[in-house]
Amino acid sequence: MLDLKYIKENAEAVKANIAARFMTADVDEVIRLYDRRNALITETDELRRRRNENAKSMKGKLEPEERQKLIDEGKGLKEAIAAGESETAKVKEALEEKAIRIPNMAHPDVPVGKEDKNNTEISRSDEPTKFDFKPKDHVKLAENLDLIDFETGAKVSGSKFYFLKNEAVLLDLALTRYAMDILGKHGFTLTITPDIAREEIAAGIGFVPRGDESNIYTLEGTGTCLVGTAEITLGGYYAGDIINLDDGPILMAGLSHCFRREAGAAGQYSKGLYRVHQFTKIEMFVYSKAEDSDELLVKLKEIEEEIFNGLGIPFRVVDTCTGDLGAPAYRKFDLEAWMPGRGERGDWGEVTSASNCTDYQSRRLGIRYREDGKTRHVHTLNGTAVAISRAIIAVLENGQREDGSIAVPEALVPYCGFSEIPAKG
RNA sequence: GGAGAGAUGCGAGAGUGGUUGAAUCGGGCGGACUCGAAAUCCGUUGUGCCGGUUUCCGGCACCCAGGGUUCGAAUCCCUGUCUCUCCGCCA
Repeated sequence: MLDLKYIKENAEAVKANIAARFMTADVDEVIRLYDRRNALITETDELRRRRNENAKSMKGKLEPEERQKLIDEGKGLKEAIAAGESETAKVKEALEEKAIRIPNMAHPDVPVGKEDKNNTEISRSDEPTKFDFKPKDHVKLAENLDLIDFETGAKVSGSKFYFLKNEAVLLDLALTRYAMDILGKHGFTLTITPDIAREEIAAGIGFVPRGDESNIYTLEGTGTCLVGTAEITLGGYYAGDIINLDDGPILMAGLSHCFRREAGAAGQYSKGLYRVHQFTKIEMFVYSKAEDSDELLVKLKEIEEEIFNGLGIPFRVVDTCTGDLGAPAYRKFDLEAWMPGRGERGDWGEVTSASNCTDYQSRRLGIRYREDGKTRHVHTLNGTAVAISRAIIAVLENGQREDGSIAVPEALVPYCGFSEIPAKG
C-alpha cells in the first residue's frame, strides 16, 4: 500500500495515477478516514495518559476515602478508553480496506494506455524464426511426440491440467538447472520455497486471496493458500524484519510450483500450456535500498535477456503501460518470446515479467532497512527467470523441423542429455 | 494426532500486580588510556504511532499474537501461533 501521509499530501497526483491506470479508488474517503483515525488516536492517547497518571498516584498509602475517589475516577477513564479504542479499531479497518485499493504510483516514463497493445516495444533480440514449412503449435507438436497429455490431466485433475511426459520432463528439469546456474553466477541465493503461504503474506505482496476476482486457491480452514508465484514466499521471507542492506541488495531466487485459478480464461491465446492451473517457475526477488531499485530493475531485465538469448529464442522487450501494470508495480518490463504456433501466423507471447514495486509491498509486510540512523521501507523487485511451461512452448515451437523432430537449444543439451527430440512413427 | 516445556531488547538471560521500556552479562557505537592494538574504564545503544514551536520536544503503544480480570498487567486467566522434548504416524 501507499504511505497514508503521502496520499494526503499528494492527493491530486494519486488521483491522476489511479485514472491513468484505469482503476477506481476513493482517495477523498481515504483522507477523511485517515484524519478521523488520527483525531481518535490523539483523543484516546490523552485518556490513557490520564489513566496512567491516576494509577501512579495510587501507589503509596492513602486515606480510604481518597483511594476510593481515585478508583472511581479510574473506572470512568477505563470506560472512555474502551469506547475510544473500539471506535479507532473500526475506523482503522475501514481505512485499511479503502487504502489498499489505491495502486502504486507509476514511473514517469511508463507509457500511458489501457491495454497491452499500448505497451512500448523497447528492444528486440532477433526477428521471428523463419520456417520453410507451416509450423505447428506446441499442442500439436507435443501430441505427435507424446510430450504432454492434456486429456488425462483433465480426467484426473480438471481442465487446464496436464501430464508432462518423456523428453518434456527432462526439458523441464534442464530448464530449471540452466536457469539456476545463471542465477547462481549472478550472486542470487538459490532456494526452493514452500508452495503454500499464509493469506496475510499473499495479501502483503498484493494478491487477493479471497473473492470472485481472486486468482488464488485457498486451503479451507487453514488461513493459507497455494502460491501463485514464489514472489509471495520470497517476499514473505523477511516480513516484519529490519534487514541490513549496507553490503548491497539481497538477491534471492526461488523455485516453486505456481497455482492459478484462471477463472474464465479461455480462447486461442490461452490454449495448451500457455495458461494453466499449475506450472513450475523460477523467480528472482530483490530487496534493495530506495535509490537502487530503478537500476536493479534493468539488471533483472538483462538477466532474463541472458537466459532467453542463451536458449536462442527470439524475443522482444516491452515497457508495460499504466493500464497493464499490476497494482503494486511502479514499472514493469516483459519479455515476449516468439511463438510460431500462436494465433494464425505466430505471435509474441509473454514469457517473463520484471517489476519494481518500490516500497508498496514492503510497507504492508513491514520490511525495512537502516540508513543514516533512520529506518526506511525497502524496495522490492521481482522478475521471472523461467516460467517453465511457457519456456517449453517457445523451445518446442521454435525448434521444430519439417520432419516433426525438435532441435533442443544447445545450452540445454548438457542438462537434458539429448540434442533433439526425434520424430515418432 | 497425543503428552509435556517454553516464547522477554541485537544475542544470552533476570523479572515481587504499582518508581520496569525493562536487572545483569555479552555485542554494537562514541570516548578515555596507548605510537598503535589488546586489556581496562566511562558513556551510549529498540520499534511504531499521534501531536507540536519539527537536526528536537511532549504523549501513547509494544515483553509471540488476540481476548479477558483489575483503578493499574511483562507478571493473573482464556484462546491461537510458533519452537523444543517424548510418543504415534509417515516419505
